[in-house]
Amino acid sequence: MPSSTVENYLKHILLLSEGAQDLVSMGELAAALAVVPGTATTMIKALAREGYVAHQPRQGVSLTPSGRTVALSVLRKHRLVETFLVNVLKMDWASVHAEAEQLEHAISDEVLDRLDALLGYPATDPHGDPIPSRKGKLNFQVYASLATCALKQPLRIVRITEQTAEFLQFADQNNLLPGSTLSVTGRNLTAGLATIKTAGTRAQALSITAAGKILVEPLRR
Amino acid sequence: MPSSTVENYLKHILLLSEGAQDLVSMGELAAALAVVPGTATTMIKALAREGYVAHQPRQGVSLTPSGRTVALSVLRKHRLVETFLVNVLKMDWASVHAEAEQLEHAISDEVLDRLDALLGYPATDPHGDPIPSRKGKLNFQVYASLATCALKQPLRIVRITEQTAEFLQFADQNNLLPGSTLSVTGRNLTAGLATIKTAGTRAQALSITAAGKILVEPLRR
DNA sequence: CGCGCTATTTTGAGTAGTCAAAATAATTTA
DNA sequence: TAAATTATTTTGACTACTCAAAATAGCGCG
Ligand SMILES: [Mn+2]
Ligand SMILES: [Mn+2]
Ligand SMILES: [Mn+2]
Ligand SMILES: [Mn+2]
Repeated sequence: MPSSTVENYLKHILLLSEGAQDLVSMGELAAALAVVPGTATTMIKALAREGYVAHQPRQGVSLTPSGRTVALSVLRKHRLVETFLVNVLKMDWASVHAEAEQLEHAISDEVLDRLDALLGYPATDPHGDPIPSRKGKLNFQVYASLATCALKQPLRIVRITEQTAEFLQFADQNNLLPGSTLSVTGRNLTAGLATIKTAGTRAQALSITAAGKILVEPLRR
Repeated sequence: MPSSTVENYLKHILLLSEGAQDLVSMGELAAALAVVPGTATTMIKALAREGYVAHQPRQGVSLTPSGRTVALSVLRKHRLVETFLVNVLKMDWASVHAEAEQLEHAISDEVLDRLDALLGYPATDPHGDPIPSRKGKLNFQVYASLATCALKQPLRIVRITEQTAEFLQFADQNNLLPGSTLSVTGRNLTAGLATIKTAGTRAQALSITAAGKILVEPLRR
C-alpha cells in the first residue's frame, strides 16, 4: 500500500495536470507539496522505480495508469469526505479542505462506499469539484469563468477552483457559491477588474484574478 | 503534535494499565503494538524525554498527566468513530476496530465534537467500552464476567473486552451483544467450561477464557 | 557562439521509526 | 548461592522522507 506521502504526491500530480498539458514540472509539484525541489526530484525517481509515474528528466513527470488509479482513489476520498463534512456535519465549507487532506489517507474503500450511499452518490463536492467515480472516471468539463464569460448574460456558478480558506470565506460572504446565479455587467482589463451583479445584492467589483477562479455556465431554460 | 506512532504507544499504555497496576512492561507493550521489545524500549526512552511517560528501567512504564491526556483523546476518537461506523454507516461491529485504528489519528477535535453531537453523546461504544469525555474523564467501572458472576442469576451483557474480528463475530452469531440478557446455568472449572442460557435459544457451552471476556451486570428491576 | 540566468538534479546530512542480534540484568531453579 | 532461564536494553544497520547547498543542464540573449 502506498504511504500517505506517496498518495499526496500522486494526487497533486493529477491535480496539476488537470486540463493542462501532461507534464508537471518539479517546481510546481514541489510548491504544491510544500517541499524543496530537490526533495521532489528524489521522491519522483523513487515513484518512477515503483511504476507510479513516468519521469522525463528536466522536463517533468506524468502519471502511469497505476499511479493515476491511486491518485483518483485519493481524490475521490478527499471530495466525498468534504461533502460529508459539509452536508452531514454542517461544517464550514472553508475549513473542510484541511480536514479532508488528512482523512483521505485514513478512510477505507468500504467506509467510502457507505459514505457515498449516505450522501446519495453526489457528482460534485461542496466547491463544485467533480467526484471521481468508483471505477475511476473523472468527469472533466471545461467551463468559462467570471473572467472569460460573455457579458450581461445570466449565469450559474458551478465551481470554485481554489481551496484556501481565505478565498472560500470571501466567496461565501459575497454569496458566490456553486448554484448562485449572477451576471457580469462589465470588465476592465486595464484596471484588472470585473463588475458583477448577483440576484438580491447590488453590483460589486472583483479582481480579474479572483474572477478567474469562479467557474460558471450560462443559465439555460 | 504527536505523530500517530506516538499516539498508538500512549493509547496502548493506557489500555494495558486499565484496572491493573500502573506499570506496563516492555514485553506486553511491544506485543500490543506488534514491534520487537527493543523497539519499544527505544521509543519509550524518547517518550520519556518528551514528558509523555515515566520509565522505570527494567520495571515498566506509566503515563504522565500529559501522556494520559493524549491517550484519552485518542481513545475517545477511536470509540466515537466506532460508534459512528456502526450506528450511522451500519457497518459490521467486528470490522470497525481496524477502521478506527487509522481514523483515530486523522480526525480533528472539531469533527469529533460534531460526530459526538450527531450520535447523541453516547457513553459507550458498540462493544460497551466507555467513551472518555471531552474533558478526559474515563468512566471506569468494575464488572463481573460470565466466568466470575453468580450462577443462575438474570444478567445483562454490558461489555465485550476483546477487539479481534473473530471473537466479535463469534459473539454476534451467538447473540452475545451488549444489551442481551442471559444467565450462567453452570460452570466446570476443571473442564474449563461455562454453560449459558440466553432468552430465545437453548443452553450452550463456552470456554472459561471466552466467558471471561464478556462482562455482565445483574439484571435489576 | 558563448555567457548568464533559472530550474533541476546531486550530494551530504539529519530525523523518525524499525529490526536482528548481542549484551546485560533480574529472577527462578537447583 | 551458583547456574540457568527470561526479560530488557544496547548496538549497529536499514528504510522513508526531508533540507541545505553545490553541481549541472538547458535555455535565451547579445
Ligand atoms: Mn493529503
Ligand atoms: Mn473540494
Ligand atoms: Mn491507531
Ligand atoms: Mn470498541
